[in-house]
Amino acid sequence: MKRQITIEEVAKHCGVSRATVSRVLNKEPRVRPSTIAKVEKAIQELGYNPNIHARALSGGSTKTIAVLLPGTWRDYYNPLLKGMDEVSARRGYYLLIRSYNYLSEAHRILQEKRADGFIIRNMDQPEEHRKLFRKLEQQGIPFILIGNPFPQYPSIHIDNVGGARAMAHHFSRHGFKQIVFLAGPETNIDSNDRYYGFRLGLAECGFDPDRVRIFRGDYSIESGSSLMPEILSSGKPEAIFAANDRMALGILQYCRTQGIRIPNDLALAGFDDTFFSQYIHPSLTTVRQPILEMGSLAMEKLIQLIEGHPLASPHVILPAPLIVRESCGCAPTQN
Amino acid sequence: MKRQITIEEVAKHCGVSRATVSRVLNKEPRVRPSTIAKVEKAIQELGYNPNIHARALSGGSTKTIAVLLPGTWRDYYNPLLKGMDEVSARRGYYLLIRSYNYLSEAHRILQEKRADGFIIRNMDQPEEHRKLFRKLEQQGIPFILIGNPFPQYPSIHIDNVGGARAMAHHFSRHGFKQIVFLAGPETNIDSNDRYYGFRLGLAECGFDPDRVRIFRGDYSIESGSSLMPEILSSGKPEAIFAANDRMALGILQYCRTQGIRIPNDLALAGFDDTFFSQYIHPSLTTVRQPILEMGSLAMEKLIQLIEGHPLASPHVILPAPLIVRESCGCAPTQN
DNA sequence: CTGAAAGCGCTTACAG
DNA sequence: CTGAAAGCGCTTACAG
Repeated sequence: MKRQITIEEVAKHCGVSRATVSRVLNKEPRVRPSTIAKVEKAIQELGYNPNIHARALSGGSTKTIAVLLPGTWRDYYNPLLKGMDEVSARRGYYLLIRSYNYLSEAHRILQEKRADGFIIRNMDQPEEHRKLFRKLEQQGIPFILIGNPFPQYPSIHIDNVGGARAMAHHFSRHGFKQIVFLAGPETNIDSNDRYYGFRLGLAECGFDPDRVRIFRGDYSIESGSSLMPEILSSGKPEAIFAANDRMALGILQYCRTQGIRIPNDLALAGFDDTFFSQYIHPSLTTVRQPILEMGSLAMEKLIQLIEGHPLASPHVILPAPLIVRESCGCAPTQN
Repeated sequence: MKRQITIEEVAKHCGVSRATVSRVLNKEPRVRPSTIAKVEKAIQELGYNPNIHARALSGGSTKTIAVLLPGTWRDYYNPLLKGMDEVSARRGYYLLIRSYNYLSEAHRILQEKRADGFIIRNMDQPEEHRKLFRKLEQQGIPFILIGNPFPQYPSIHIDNVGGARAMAHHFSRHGFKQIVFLAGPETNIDSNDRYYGFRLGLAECGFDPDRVRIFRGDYSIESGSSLMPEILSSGKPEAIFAANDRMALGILQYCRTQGIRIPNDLALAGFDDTFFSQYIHPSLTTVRQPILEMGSLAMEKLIQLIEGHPLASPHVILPAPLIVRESCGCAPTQN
């Protein structure tokens, strides 16, 4: 068990006090340049790194960001974490992640003083979340929401309405009349926004949105497949817009087993542009969520808050572009 | 900024000393049961959580595990992290993850005393890794490797040889004679082990392994597609075994554009059983990596080490079962 | 611009 | 079985 190099040794090594080393470490303004140089040299030579716990205990920062990801691990956590990892590493922060039991764990992380700030992918249980947010606010710990925005707290989300609206315009150019919207869970704000945007876009093109038939899945691949008999028996649709790519994939699977050709017999579109969407056959027309960018932006905004700079615009809405591929009946294109 | 409840207040609340509260907290043996009850009641009532930094600074544990994931974020990090998250949460540990610049960051995490132990997904750069391992060893910080094993350090990996061997047996049952193995990067131990196991299995079935033609990709989807012209022009194969599913997917994409029907004109198999493998068409025959289990096992073993219990078997090899689907020419089956 | 000293909230020998 | 006290390695008023 090798002993750690401490601030004391650095101080001795270059003939200053611990206080001065600490000031250099924290880039405080009132230190003489020559002293800074001396101290930095000693830090280099000794290979010193401050003990994070001593720093945190005496009122300094932990240089740790807690990331809370609800429920099941989803595919998109991957690019989301990648974005956060890169930005945090470059800014000298570490990532503490938790998914399992994330709400109660959040309280513990807070009490144990483990993080300088939180990034929270919030979904259901708005009341439980609100409690947490209030507590964070009281303790002066900054946080950023990803997903469902609360008007009073900073957030990053995507333009669900705009993306679905663009899909409606695209459907309209195809001239589809018999249209089905396959929604996600009833309480899911994303799904509701997509439905809203879809209707909006259709109306703009002179199509009565009430003619869209709506069915409700649960975002799973399974629910896409299993709802198909019901959807088909309600009248043959020309086109289905699923509120996410997974359900669209389920539909595709079902159609394959039934000999229904996509896009010839039925046009199909999803939402998300998940990893697999460009690789399935036919490739899926969808709306892209810029997940990685959400991750890096959330991290950047949070660090900005932690370091004392207020946000110019507390709510960032990222564009969600339409990605046209084969499943809607358009010609195959590259990516 | 609400003040934190400290051990002092808990001690006062139930009329004992800080030392005693600390002992209850750390489940030390020599405390009277009635005292334990009293202290625990106080902890409950006050909603006390120990300040992790004070604990760590005074020689206690950080209850944090550092997870190092090399290079690019891969699909399988998702189930891997899920497994780690669940186990660590249940055992009261937190996860510090880092991918970007993970080797130098590892040294910093160590110096800053951020973690009680490390889980390292090691791949290339064995010498750089060895340095890190030695340093960890010197400081008495336990760690577990996932992937390439070093004989002297505990590790979790999968039975690449056995999985590929089972695939060879399956190919042999199909009676394939013109066989191609599409390898991964030259330095990749997984790929080499799979090649070794494949040859072994073929030999066991009386097929001369030297008749297998080998090509080398880089594990990317792209490399699967782009190598196909070369593979095909070298003599028409009956079956291709790709060292991972992504390259198999690339092959599939290429064949689709060229009108080569899988499995009718060409049989195909991969390795990994990634998320998409069961959903592409035809569904992919492959070997499953039990990733989630690797994550949870690694975490369990590491916590065991941290808490002072030596491992009975330092090297765990998880089985990698053959998953037969459509792409090899077998009848479609459920998952 | 710099130093001496108090203090952050725990754990852990040392006594008893 | 329990307590008084030292100490972990930093930061931060307070002086100068």
